[in-house]
Amino acid sequence: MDNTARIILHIDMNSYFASVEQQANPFLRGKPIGITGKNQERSVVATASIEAKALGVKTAMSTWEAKKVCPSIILWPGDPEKYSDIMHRFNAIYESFTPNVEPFSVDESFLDITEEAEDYFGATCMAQAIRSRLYEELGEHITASIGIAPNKLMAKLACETVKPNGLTVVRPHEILDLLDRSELEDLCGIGPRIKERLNALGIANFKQLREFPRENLEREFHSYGTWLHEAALGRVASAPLLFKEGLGVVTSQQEAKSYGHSYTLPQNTSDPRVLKRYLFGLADKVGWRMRRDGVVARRVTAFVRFGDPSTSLGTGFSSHGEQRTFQEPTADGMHLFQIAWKILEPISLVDVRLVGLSTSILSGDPTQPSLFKKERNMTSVLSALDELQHRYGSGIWKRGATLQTEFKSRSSGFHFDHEI
DNA sequence: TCTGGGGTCCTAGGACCC
DNA sequence: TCTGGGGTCCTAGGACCC
Repeated sequence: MDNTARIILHIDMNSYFASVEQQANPFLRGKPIGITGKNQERSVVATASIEAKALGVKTAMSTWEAKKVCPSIILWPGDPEKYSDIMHRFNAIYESFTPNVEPFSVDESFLDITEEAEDYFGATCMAQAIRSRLYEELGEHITASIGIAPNKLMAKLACETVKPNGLTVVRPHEILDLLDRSELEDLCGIGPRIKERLNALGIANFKQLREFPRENLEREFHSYGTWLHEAALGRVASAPLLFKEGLGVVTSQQEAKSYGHSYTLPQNTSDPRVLKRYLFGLADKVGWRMRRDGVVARRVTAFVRFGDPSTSLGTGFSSHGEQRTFQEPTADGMHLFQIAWKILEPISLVDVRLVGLSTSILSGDPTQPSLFKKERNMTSVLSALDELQHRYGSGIWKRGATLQTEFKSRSSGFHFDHEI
């Protein structure tokens, strides 16, 4: 199939996290709500309901600011596992229409319906049918916006113009018009920094971007300049960043390239014991997900964010992170923690706000039993705990060392406060 | 009293090997 | 004895997405 003749759907759930909670809880329906992280006082609004958006609440606004803008807002802690489960349900619905489904994020997917729809009229009918199925199977409060265009980038941009709960079609000859009605930063791939640098070159819209000499763009942005030039023409033949495969959708299951968790502490701390405890908890969560997926890692990155009110000057928190690469891959929370702590320990851990850990350079776990008896026993304990976690959900067990209790140093098995 | 938490990809310099 | 180039790995940092 010729790439220029494709028909791509981009489906984006409206105020997704908030809609899921409103569907599940009638009390929240019709009200301004904001889905947040765990420590609400130090969190941001991950998703605002349609009602909250109407009252001025924006995504990524701090909860403090959201309450100021909208005193009646109901802040509600998010449940990422639930949102991920429901994502699988709506992707299953899409797959009943076409096998060519590419999940893009927890609430967005691309569908290539070139074969199934035949033309844009057929595509519009299919989009309506998909929305009916979503309504039937997920409920009336979880709605979607749909953009239809000849490639993924333009389908996504088209979708942005009809939020919430809209449907729009952009045919090949309408692409330049769509771009010229859009702002630079509406395009997926142009963020605040790129926009700023384009503005500095005298480029304020897509018409100017299109007419700017390609070589000059490439001198400034390297390969990204090529992409910007193509994007301004409505083409994405060789996109370096988000649309690596160009125009078509990628149906093969994308394997994760990294696993990470981070946590903003309830209060800033300079106490290494507190940081160790949280870091160990994060390492266990990461390790569990890796073992669940049957992968091991050869790199660990550990990072902290500092509270530093005196140096931030309103421009953000400073942070520090380092990585270590090693030869023996692992998915054991204890190992991950030990490596991460070796990274963080030498740093001056004063007034720390957030601690985080991630793993990368992943490969399949050969699941060969260890030669060493002690390690082999530990593997079987981990397997048993993993089985518990799989059956009863994350959080069913925790290491004694991660609990804030005076007995922690006596908990058997893990001599946490001693040499590691 | 004030910014979460999960990811992806690209660039560039240094070390090291052939 | 001097010097070049290619390839890979490692680390740090920056930009983007939701």
